[in-house]
This record gives sequence, C-alpha cells and structure tokens, in this order.
Amino acid sequence: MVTIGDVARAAGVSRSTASYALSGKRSISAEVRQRVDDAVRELGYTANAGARALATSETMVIGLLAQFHEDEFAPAMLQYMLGVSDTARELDYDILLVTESDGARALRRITDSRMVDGVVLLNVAEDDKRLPVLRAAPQPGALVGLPGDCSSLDVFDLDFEEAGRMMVDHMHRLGHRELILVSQPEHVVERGGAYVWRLQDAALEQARIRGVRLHAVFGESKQPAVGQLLNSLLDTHPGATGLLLNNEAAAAALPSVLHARGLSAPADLSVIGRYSDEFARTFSLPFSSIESAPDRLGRMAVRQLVRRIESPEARNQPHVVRFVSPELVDRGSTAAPPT
Amino acid sequence: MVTIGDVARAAGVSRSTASYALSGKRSISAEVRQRVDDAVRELGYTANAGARALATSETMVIGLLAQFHEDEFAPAMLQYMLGVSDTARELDYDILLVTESDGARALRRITDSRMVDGVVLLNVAEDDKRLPVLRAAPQPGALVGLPGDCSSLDVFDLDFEEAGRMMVDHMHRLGHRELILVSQPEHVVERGGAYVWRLQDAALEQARIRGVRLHAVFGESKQPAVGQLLNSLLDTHPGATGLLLNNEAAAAALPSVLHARGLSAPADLSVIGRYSDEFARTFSLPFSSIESAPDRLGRMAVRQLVRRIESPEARNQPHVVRFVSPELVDRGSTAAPPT
DNA sequence: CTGAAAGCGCTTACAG
DNA sequence: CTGAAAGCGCTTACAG
Repeated sequence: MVTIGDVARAAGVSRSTASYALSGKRSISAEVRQRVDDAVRELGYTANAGARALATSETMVIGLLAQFHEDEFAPAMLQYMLGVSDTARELDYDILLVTESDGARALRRITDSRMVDGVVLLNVAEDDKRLPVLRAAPQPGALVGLPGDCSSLDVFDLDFEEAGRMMVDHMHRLGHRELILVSQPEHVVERGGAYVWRLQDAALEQARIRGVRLHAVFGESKQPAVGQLLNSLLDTHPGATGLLLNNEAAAAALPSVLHARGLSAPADLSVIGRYSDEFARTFSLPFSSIESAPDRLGRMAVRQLVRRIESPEARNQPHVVRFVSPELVDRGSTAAPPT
Repeated sequence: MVTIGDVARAAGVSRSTASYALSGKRSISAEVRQRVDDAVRELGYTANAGARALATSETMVIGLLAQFHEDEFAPAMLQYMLGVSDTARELDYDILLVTESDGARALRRITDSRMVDGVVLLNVAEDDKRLPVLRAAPQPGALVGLPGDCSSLDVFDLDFEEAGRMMVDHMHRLGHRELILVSQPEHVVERGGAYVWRLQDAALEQARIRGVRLHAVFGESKQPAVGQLLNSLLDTHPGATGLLLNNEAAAAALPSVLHARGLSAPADLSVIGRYSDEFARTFSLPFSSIESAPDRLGRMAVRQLVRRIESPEARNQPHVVRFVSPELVDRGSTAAPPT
C-alpha cells in the first residue's frame, strides 16, 4: 500500500508538507506542490480512509437507514434512497446503507462506532424506535417522514394534510360530491405510518367543509386483494364519481379494474393518486397525482444534514421541520362528473 | 468519546488486556473478563471503527456497486441490493452503497482508500468498465451478471441460456408451434446486457431444434410504448399461441393488453415470463415465470466474497463462475394452445 | 495470565 | 514556506 510517507519521500519533502500540499490547508510553493502532485500521480496514492477518519474525526460517510416493511411498497423506498445517495455524493459523502429490520440497533451500531458523520432516517414512524438512539448520538441526523415528537430533530416530509385537502378541493371544484379515498393498509397505520391518517383526516375534514361525501377506507398492499377491494368499493358506492388513492398498490391495480368494469377515466370516474412521477412513468399510470417528490425530500434531508455536519454554527441552530407543498401533476384523469 | 483506555482504567487493567478481553484472542482470567465487561457496559463502549480498521486492515464493510440505467427496471435492482445487504449483515459486514453512474471511478475511489474489504458488482455488463479496476484492486470482488471475460473473477448469474431453452421446451411440450419472445430494449444489449441475447439466442436455437417458429424482438422499457409493441406483435403474428417475456415492463403491461383484446391466459394465449417471485407478487402478475432469484444470487455472491476476504487460502483458490439453474414457477398461465 | 510498547496512516498544532 | 513530533484509538507481537 502506498502511503503519504511514500509520496513525501518521492517528492523529497516531509510527510506534513505532502499532506498540506494535498489538502491545500496552508500555502505551499508552486514547485513543491508540483513535485507532490507528480509523486501522487506516479505512485497512484489515495489517502487511507480509516487513517484519515481517525485523525480528523470525519468519515465523509452518511448512514442511510431504510426500513422495508412487509406491506409497504418497496420500489417507492428506492426513490428516496437514490435521492439521498445522489445528493450525498454531490457533497462528497459516501453512503453506508442499513436495511436491518431492527433499525434502532443498527443505528446505535453505526453511530457508536463512528462509522458515519451523520444519518438519514427514511420512513420514519409516529413513535419511531430509532429516534431515542438518534437523539443520544453524537452525530446529527435528518428524517424523512414526520414523527410524533420532532424535538431536536430535522424533519422533512410531504405536507400530507395539504395533499388530502388538495385532492378533495380539486374534485369539489370539478363538481364531484361523492368520493372514495383508498389509503394504505391499516397495518401501515398501526406501525406508525402517520402520513396515512394525516392525509385521510385532512381529506375527511375538508370534505365535511365542502359538503362532499367521502368514503375513506384502508386498502390492501398486494394483488389480488387490492383489486378486489377496488371493485367492491365501486359496487358499494355507485354514486361516487371520484377516486382518491394514497396507496401505490391500488394505483397500480386500478387500470385493470377500470378496464374490467368497462370504465374509463375521467369520462366515467375521476381519479387522483399520490405517488412519485417516477412511479407513474414506470407503471405508466395515466392518473393525475399529488407528486410525492421522494428525490426532493431525500435531497433536502441530506443538504440539511451536511450543513450540520460541516458547520459548528449550524450544529447548534434550531432544528427545522419542513413540509414540501404538494403539487398536483395533471395527467388528465379528472373532469366534471358524468351527468 | 469513550475509548478502550477508559474501559481499561475503569477495569483496572492495561489497554491490551481490555482489548484481548473483548476480542477473546487470548485467555483472560474470568475475573478480569468480568471487570472489563462491566466497564464496557457501564461506559457504553464501542470500538472506533476507523481506529480498528487502521490497526487491523479490516473495515468489515463491503462495497455494493449498483448500476441504474435509463431503460432498465429499477425495482428489479432493489431485489439484488437487498439480497446482498441482508447476507452481508448476517456475516457481520456493513454495506457501502455506491450508485454513481461512473461505476469504475467510484470503485477505484472506495478500493484505493481502503473503505471496503471487498466489493459486489451488480448488473455486470459484457465489457464492464469496472472490471479492470476490480482486477487491479487489492480487495476481492464478486459479480452478479456475466461479463465477456471472467478471468480471475467470481461470477454468479442465472443460467439465461437454460432459461431460454426451458421456456421454449415448456411451450413445445404443451403443443405450441409458434411463439413470440419479447426481450429487453435493444439499448440494454448495446450497453452490454449480455443476458438479453444469451436467453434469446438459446431460445432461437432451441426453437430451431424443436421445429417451433419463434419471433424474437427487442422490447421497450416503459409504457405506453411497451403496450403498443405487445399489441402490434399480437396483430402481426396472429398464429402465435405463446408469449415469452424477458422484460419486466412488458410483463407489467401485459394484463391490460390482454384485457383490452379480450384475451385471457392460458385459454387464448400461453405466457411465461422471466422475473422474480417478489416482482410477481408486487404486481400480481398471474403469469408463470422463470424465477430470476435475485436474493439467491446476491446471497451467493456475498458468501463467496466473504470467504475470500476472511481466509487467506480461499484468497488464492481458483475463481468460480456459477450459474443458477432456472426454475419455472407455475402460476397456471400456460396450457395447450387453443384448437 | 497480564503489561508496556510499537505501529497502523493520517492530520495538525508547534517551531523555525 | 517547511519539518519534526504528537496524537487520533485501536491491535498485536514481544516480554515477562
């Protein structure tokens, strides 16, 4: 292994000078800098990450804690992961990926051992077991997803309340007076997936205000159950003219259900989902949707995290809870209800 | 930060004794061991990973190089990633996730800096730019996907040739004499996705042997293009009674296409895909398929990698190229052709 | 069974 | 502008 000592020797300078020439942390004569650069190139030198981490207490690694639950839609998680990973790399950080089901334990492991300079927690639950560990850790963290208690935490999430209101208002404006909302499965809520009821409760409240009938149900996470559910909902509520989907599996299943029933959107039924544009493109969902912006949320979380990591002042600034305003992507699946 | 020095002081022993008590690498009196364990618990000690890595030259981290290409199906990649990650953790390794598009550069960075003890490369291409870097690296690596040149590389992949033959034979046995094979988009092949033509060529050859007409085409990666393609293929080859899909997007799009044409499988058309069971469950694909076993391949790759990492003998053993035999998962979508 | 010391490869005050 | 030295927190021969 080629060390900075080898570089120094080849360049005819001390190790400290070689180090400074590389870091640029003090002025170096052009000539020496050239000799060091040449030596680095010639020997193919790269600093040993462990040694550097030991000396600087900086690993340039961010821990990414993903949580894959049984009845949640895994591909959606991937979008967040990529948003975090890409942004981290832009800022010169690598990603330590943790997918263990026992997230609290994993988080303690990587923070205690100083493998990471900070962490991003994905899919944060209402009463997330990882939060006490994060609060006790010396490294800063950023969350994607809103927990019950945000104190001393940087939190980023879609404004699901606003999303719920937006769905209802959009339909109401078009003239719809009876709607169905299919949320994630109840398990997701029980596990602490607050975004489910945040959207649902806000939608129900807004429906009340607007005088719209809204049938809200928890859905299923897989086929064929979710397809059956959609069918039975449409049977049960023949007067409903609009469908709101906060459930990826339901959105993916809907085209065949509509087809089977001989319905088309928006002529027979108006539809709005809540998922990412990438998801829509991959599965070619023709439904207008509230963009869930996973890449954007991942990016925001990493940016804030790195700010805290790198600046001592930022370290002590008040924590932020930031909601991304939902945006409706119009794919033409809503219109006035059939007369 | 609590160090092993703190532990040693609290336990009233030397740092080396504390270290040995923790590692178990030499015999320690029961009493001392107890005192050290108590001190560790009391102080909440965890070894600093960077310091340990520097001392031992072992990071206990495996680099995972994922490659997301424009027109490949991202959720499929996730399955491989999780297989690798879960197995690594079982074997006490953490995962450094790399998703940069310039995989060769990223690989050089993490190996040169000794951030990892070994690497797993996913989605390996025929002439993968990462391979020269891997061969030059001091760490061992394992590939998922078959490159053109496997020399001094451990390689794991599905036996796509056998998969192609199996699809054809299965249909032939049922009495089909004219089939359509939809592969991945041509871009995937151009980029070096050898599995596409490995399956296709073997299928064509087997069809020739069996006296079956096989129309093989490259597909599309997104809707609505892939749906249109399926429709036009069925229009163009009205005599075809079976459909073979080596293309996730096509598989995902097929149910609505069949529906729209008023066809059902297997009564009107027999269908076999090639994808993972997880994929089938998530999208509820009712089609029989050749299981692509991403979790199993990821697991095999990590196992072999860790063997090489941990045993000096294994380090020098001949490299392996291992093909997983395809298995057909019968979901009832094939039968004798309609008469 | 235990301890004192060297060393892993860096960075960074301290001195000049 | 440059160098000699200390130190980051471990592990592991070397000695006893």
